[in-house]
Amino acid sequence: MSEASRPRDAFLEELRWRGFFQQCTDEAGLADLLARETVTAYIGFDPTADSLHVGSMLPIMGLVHLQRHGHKPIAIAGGGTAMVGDPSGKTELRQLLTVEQIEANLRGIKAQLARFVDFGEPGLADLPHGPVVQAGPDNRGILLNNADWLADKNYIEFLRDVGRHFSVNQMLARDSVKTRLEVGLSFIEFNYMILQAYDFYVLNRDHGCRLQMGGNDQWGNICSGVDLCRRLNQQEVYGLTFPLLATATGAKMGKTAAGAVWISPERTSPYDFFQYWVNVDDRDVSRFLRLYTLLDRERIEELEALEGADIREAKRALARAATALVHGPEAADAAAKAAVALFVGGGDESTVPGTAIDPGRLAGAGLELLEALTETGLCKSKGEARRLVRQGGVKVNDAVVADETRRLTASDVADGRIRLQLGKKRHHHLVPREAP
RNA sequence: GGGGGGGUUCCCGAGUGGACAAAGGGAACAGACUGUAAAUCUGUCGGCGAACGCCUUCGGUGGUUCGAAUCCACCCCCCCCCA
Repeated sequence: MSEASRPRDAFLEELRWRGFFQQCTDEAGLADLLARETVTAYIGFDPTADSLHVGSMLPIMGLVHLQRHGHKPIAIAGGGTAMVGDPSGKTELRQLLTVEQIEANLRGIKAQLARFVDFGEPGLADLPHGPVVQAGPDNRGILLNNADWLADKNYIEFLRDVGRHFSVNQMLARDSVKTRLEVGLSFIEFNYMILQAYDFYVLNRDHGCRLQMGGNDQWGNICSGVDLCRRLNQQEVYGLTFPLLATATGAKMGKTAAGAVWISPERTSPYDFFQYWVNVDDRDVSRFLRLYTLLDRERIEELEALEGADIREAKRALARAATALVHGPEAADAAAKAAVALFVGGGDESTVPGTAIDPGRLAGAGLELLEALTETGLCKSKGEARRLVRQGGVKVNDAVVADETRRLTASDVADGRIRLQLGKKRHHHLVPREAP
């Protein structure tokens, strides 16, 4: 990319106005570097599950912006470091994963990352739409597993080559360690920052990586890596962190009562994903528009100007854009339509989450409603389902159910489905279908 | 290795022989109010059951007792101090 088309710190500027910028090891130095050349930067992702969730979307978007500005992203799936467990931001010892779990998780995560970043490998992504960024030949992304260079490391050798550059005094002073000192920190976790620093060193050495980004809880680990690169490679490298997000009510980003909001459509349906964004707190809309969509600044500011009930329009735009990023524009449209159908009335409800049931169970006396509610996972137990009914929180085909012994029969089926509603906004369809 | 303090229901945290499915708070859920928001108010918040009730739970395993989250023994785990 030519000098002219790369304003001095367009990337940093975008991170700043969008709210990605928390702190940087050397802002001026990094800005100069970004202006001079195509910079290779990396972010690590923990394969703690087979899918990423909304919480990981922030760093992912960091890579997206990086690549959009012509720089080269590296995503590390931490197959090696996951063996150890990062103590940062955790209050207690993390459960160690087995090698098999980690490998299975890596496969899922890699495919998801490829939805966002162009790794130049067409077969990689499992998404219907392409990566949201199109890269040129010099800034295609790289996807690596740090197990490749960590797994076979010899302990003694590692201690001598890498360990001697670490000061325990300094490690103890890191916030990530300090906060854990009171509740306990195992030696294996204590080592995590060394491994992460080593990642940075390897990436710098082998891929010319000059920047590591991550959540602010990674600051200590990132600084360790910057130091290590300086010592071992005599290279000036940089670190930049994103803020740790909480919602306006103080909850962790991307968590709902039902658990995390996942990127995988199997774990969180596109409809539920869309609803997550529609239901965010008013106070979060502006930040989220900036962080989780690629809408341009002008459009976002327009949406931010909305007040009162009109904020819902901004939420819909947010939901539409975020869902389109993760599940593709078609899925986003379908989810939006389903939402209109359910909350406004009329229209296409086909993407409302549903469960197939054997039509035979609706014959005769039919199926107990309470049972249907637990079987579909809408309620954890029949007790909970019963409670809901007693409180007037259950509707079948838009009619409040007063009778907790209510049974569902074939006569409840309309348009090929029985429509269940819990509370004001949880919708689910029961679809009679022969089991295969 | 020695001494001290702990492990309670989703989380925090009371409870030290029966009235305990276990105070209180938070989270969560439902209802009212609203804008599929927030705040507020009300209710619910282990499982089964229409209900009387029954069953499972207080780190683990045994024991004492008519009866144990509460007492005893051993074990596991965590924190602090000393070595």
